[in-house]
Amino acid sequence: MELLSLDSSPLFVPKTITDFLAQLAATKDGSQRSSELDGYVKRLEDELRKIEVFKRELPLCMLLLKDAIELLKEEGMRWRRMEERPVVEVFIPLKGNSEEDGGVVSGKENIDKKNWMSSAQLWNTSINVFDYTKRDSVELKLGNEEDDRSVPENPIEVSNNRAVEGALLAFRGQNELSGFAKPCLKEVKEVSEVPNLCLMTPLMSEALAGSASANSKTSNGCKGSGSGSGVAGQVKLLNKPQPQQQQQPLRKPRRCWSPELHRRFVDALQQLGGTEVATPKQIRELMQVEGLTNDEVKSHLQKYRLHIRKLPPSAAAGQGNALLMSLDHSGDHSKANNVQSGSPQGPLLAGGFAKCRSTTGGESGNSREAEEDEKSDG
DNA sequence: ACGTTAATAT
DNA sequence: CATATTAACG
Repeated sequence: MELLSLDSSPLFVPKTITDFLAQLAATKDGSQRSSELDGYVKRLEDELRKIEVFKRELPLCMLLLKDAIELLKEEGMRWRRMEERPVVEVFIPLKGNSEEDGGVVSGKENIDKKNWMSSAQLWNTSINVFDYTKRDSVELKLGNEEDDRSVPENPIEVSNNRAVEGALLAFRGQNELSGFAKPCLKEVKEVSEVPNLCLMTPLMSEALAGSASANSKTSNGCKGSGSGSGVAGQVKLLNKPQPQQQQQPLRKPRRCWSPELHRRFVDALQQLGGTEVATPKQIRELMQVEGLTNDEVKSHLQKYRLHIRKLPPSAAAGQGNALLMSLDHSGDHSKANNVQSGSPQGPLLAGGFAKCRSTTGGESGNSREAEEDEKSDG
């Protein structure tokens, strides 16, 4: 009785579609029915909008919601058609018990109606959160086979997709790690065994920020650095909601050197005979990470060199002297010749340098594990 | 192409 | 401050 109407509007109790339809069927008043339906659809649409950002991670949710919305819409049409037997006037507003104006109905109700009438298309068209996807696809054409986007089961190839994939892992990966390589996805290993070099780009967070309704705290996967960024971001948003938009050229998402990626880098480095003799191009080719550019490697190498020159004492203590090696490289520029013969120091240093994971010195006393362990990275 | 440096962004 | 990217110079 009254209970029904009471519980439906003031405090919303989620119902299954079935229950809702049953309730709807029990509702005699046409206008009330339509408003209930309207409300329900609205909620669905709201939620759909909320998870739009995560549509890659929650494809099924998206599907279900869309499905439900469409179903309800059809149901609404059916009711309406049923109610207005005289089929002639198609545009009669459903609420028209009182019928303000026939033709030019102006008012929220009309708008509402239009709204739920066209809800389904709204989702497909009007949601433009993903301007980025365009960019993705543009950049993706480097190594793309089909589009992986539709296959969330196996989202993490190697690093084919510059942007999107890391989202799943974005939520756990923000710990400060000592030194150089702050891994984007620190605990990837635990999460999935797939060697995962995906770039956790700020795209995700940008998308989040862009979609207004986002919770804003998830932050990016690379380094949340929790405190500052979120606030700053919000402030920025408040100050200038719109101004920048597309600017000139959209910036390339910054490469995040995940532990895996860095490990490859180091491996390549050691195969090439050390930091000082390895050249960006060679490194990049050895790493076999598609999408990786010379410049990125170069930049990384630069930083790498700086760091190992800065704090060699600890690493050099054990064995020979990485310093010597790096210093006496004056004469011999034998580049891609041998790996082991000359100096294992480079690798050693390298190992120490990027002791991101594996809890430094846990099981593997060997700083350099398998050399030719170039795994199957397709 | 390679190594640096500086400017800039995150 | 640390990390990344980019442009520019040698």
